[in-house]
Amino acid sequence: MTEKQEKILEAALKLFAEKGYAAVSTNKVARAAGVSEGLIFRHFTNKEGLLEAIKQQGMEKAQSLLGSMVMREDPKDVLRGILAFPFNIDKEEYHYWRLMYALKWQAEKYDHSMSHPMRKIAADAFKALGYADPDAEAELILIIIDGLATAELLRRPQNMEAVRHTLFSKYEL
Amino acid sequence: MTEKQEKILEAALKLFAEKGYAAVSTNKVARAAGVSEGLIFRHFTNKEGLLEAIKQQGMEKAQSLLGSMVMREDPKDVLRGILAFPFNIDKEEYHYWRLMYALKWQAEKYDHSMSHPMRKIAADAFKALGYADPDAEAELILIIIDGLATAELLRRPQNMEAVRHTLFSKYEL
Amino acid sequence: MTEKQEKILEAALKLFAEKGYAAVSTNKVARAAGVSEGLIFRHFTNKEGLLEAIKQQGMEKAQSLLGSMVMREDPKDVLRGILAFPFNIDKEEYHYWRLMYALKWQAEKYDHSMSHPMRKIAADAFKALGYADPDAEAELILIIIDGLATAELLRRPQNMEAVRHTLFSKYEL
Amino acid sequence: MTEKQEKILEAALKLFAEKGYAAVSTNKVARAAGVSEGLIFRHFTNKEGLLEAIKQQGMEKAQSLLGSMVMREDPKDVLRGILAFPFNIDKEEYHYWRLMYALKWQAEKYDHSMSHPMRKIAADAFKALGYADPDAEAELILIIIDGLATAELLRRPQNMEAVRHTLFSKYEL
DNA sequence: GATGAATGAGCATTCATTCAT
DNA sequence: CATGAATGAATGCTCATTCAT
Repeated sequence: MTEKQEKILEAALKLFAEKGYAAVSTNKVARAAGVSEGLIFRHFTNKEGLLEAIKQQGMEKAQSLLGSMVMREDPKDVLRGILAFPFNIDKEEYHYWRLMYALKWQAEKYDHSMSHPMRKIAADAFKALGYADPDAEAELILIIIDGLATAELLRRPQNMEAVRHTLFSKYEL
Repeated sequence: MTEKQEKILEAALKLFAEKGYAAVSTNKVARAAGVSEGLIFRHFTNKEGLLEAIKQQGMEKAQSLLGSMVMREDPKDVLRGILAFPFNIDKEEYHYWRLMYALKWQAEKYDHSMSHPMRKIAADAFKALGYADPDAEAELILIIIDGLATAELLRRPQNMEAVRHTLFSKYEL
Repeated sequence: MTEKQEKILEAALKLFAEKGYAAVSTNKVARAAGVSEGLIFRHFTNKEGLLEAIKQQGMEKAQSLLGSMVMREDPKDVLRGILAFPFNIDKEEYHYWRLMYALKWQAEKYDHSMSHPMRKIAADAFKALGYADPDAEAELILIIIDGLATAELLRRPQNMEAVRHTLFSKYEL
Repeated sequence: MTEKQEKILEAALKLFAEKGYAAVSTNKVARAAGVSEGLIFRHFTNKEGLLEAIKQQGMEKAQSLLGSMVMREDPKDVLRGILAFPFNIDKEEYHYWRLMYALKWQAEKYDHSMSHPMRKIAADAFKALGYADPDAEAELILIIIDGLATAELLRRPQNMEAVRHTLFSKYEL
C-alpha cells in the first residue's frame, strides 16, 4: 500500500461518508487526495472497487472490535462490551461507521450478514443470564445499538451519558 | 394534480426509496412513470423539487400519525402509541419511510427537527409515570424507535412480534 | 390583430432586441406577454414566424421613414434627411432598430437588400451636388449612418450633438 | 496548448462568428473540431470559458494592431493607420473581428472599453492638425471605422477602394 | 380564441473510464 | 508508479412545438 493509495482511501472515505457514494465523483476524490484521476483506476480498477477497499479496511477494524467482546467470560461483561460500542465511536472511526450505516440504505451495496456473529454472542449472554426469550432480547439489543449508533453518527445528542445510564439500568449493568 | 403528476410522484418515491435519491436519474423516473422526462420539470421545476413534493406528501401522513398519539390521556397509552409506530408501517407508507430514513444520512437533504414534538410527548408521559430521568427516557425511546424502524424497513426480521413483546415488557406496557 | 397578438409582438420585440433572438425562449416571450405559450404558435406558426412578423411591422415604419426623404427637392435636404436618421431614433423605435442591426450579424436572418433604395437616393443627391464619385459617396454615407446608428443604439455617446455638427460641416449641410 | 485545444478554438471561432454564440451548440463545436464534447469542458470549463479564450486570443492581435498605430509621429500618418484598419482585415483575422462585432449586440458579452485608447490617439492627432473639435472628430472617426468594418465584415462591397479614396480625401490623407 | 398539459429532441455539463506518455 | 489528455455515455434541464379541451 503506497502513500498515494492511502491518501485516496482516506479522501474517498471522508467524502463518501459525508456526501454519499453516488454523489461523489472520482474527480472529486482525486482532487481531495491530491492525486491524478487515473491513479484511482490503476489501484482500484473501479469506483466500486474503491468502495470495496474502504469496506475491507473497515471490516478489519470491526472484527477486532468484535473480538474483544467475545473474550469476556461474565455475560454481563459481554453485554457491557456490546452496548459500549455506539458510545465509543472515536473520531478515527467516525467516517467509516457513517459510511457503513449510510450504505445500508442503498440496496445492493450492503452485506447484512455482518451483524450475525454479534447476535449469537448476545443471545448466549442473555441465555446465561436466564432471560425468558434470549433470541428476541438479542435481536432487540442489536436494534437498540443501531438506533444509538445512528443518533451518535447523525445528531450527536448532548445527553448521551444520561441515555447510557438509563439504558444500562434496564439491563442491570 | 393531474394523473401524470401522481404517476411521477409514485414512481419517484419508489425509486428514490429503493436506490437512493442521487442514484436515480430523472430519465429513469420518467420511464418508470411512463411519462416524458420534460414533464417532471414542468411540474416540479427540479429534481430536488420532485423530492420536496414527495417529502411534503409524506409529512402530512406523519402529522396525522403524530396527532393520533397526543390524543390519548393515559401516559401508558401514549407510550404504546409511540412504540407501535415501527411495528405498524403498512405497505402504502413503506416507501415513504424508507426514503425519509435514507435521506437522514445525506446531510443537507434532511430536517432533523421533525422528531422534536414526539420527544416532548414521550418525556411528558415518562414524567407522569414517575420515571427518574424522563428526558433521557424520551431520548432513549426515540432512539429505540429509530432502531426498530430501521430493522423493519431494511431487514424485516421474522421475530419482530417477540421483539415487540420483549420491549413492551420492559416498559410494563 | 387582436390585443393579445400585439402584446406578444411587443414583448418579443423587446426581448429579442435586448437578449438576442436565439437567447430568448418562446416561454419567456409568453410570460412577458402574459399569454399562454401555445398562443404564440397559433398566431405566428413558428418562433421564426414571430420574428418575421416583427420584421414586417418594422419594415413599414422604415418605409414611411424612407418615403419622407425622397419627397424633398433640394439634394442637400435629401442628405440632411438621410443623415438625420441615426440622430433621431426615438424610444418607440429603439427596440426595433436594435433588433434589426443585431440580426444583421446572424447570417440567414437578415435581408441585405433593404438599404438599396436609400443608396440610390443618396447617389442621386450627390450627383446633383456635383460630387466627383457619387456612388462611392453614397456607399460611404450609408456606412457612416450604420456606424452612427450602432453608436446610438449601443453606447449612446454624450457628445453626439458635437459629432453631428462635425459631420454636417463636412458635407456643408 | 495541445493540438486539440487549438482545433477547438479554431472551430468555435469560425462557428460563433458565422452563426452567433448562442446559436451554436457545444456539440456542433466538438464535431467541427473533430473532438469529443467533453474535451471542451476539460479545457475551457464552460461554453462561456471557450468564448473568453477566443476573445483573449484576439485581444492580443488587436493590441499589436493598436501598437503599430501609436508609433507614428506625423499625425496624418496616425490617422492613416487608424483608418486603414477596416480596409485591411485579412482572412486570418476575419472570423475574429466578425465575432467581436457581433458580440457587441449581446449586452453582457462585450467590453465597450476596448476602443478607449484608440479614441485618445485619434483626438491627439486631430488636435495636432488644428481641427476645431478634436474630441468630436475622434468620436466620428471611430464611428466611421465601425461602419466601415461592419460593411467589410458583412457585405464586402465591391467599391471599397473608391470609398476609401473618397474618405481619405475628406481628411486630406 | 385561448389554455396549459404533454412531448421528444437538443442543450450544457459531468461522469467513470482508458490510454499514451 | 503516475499523469493528464481524451472519450462517449449519461445527467439534469430547456426548448420549440403539438394538441385535447
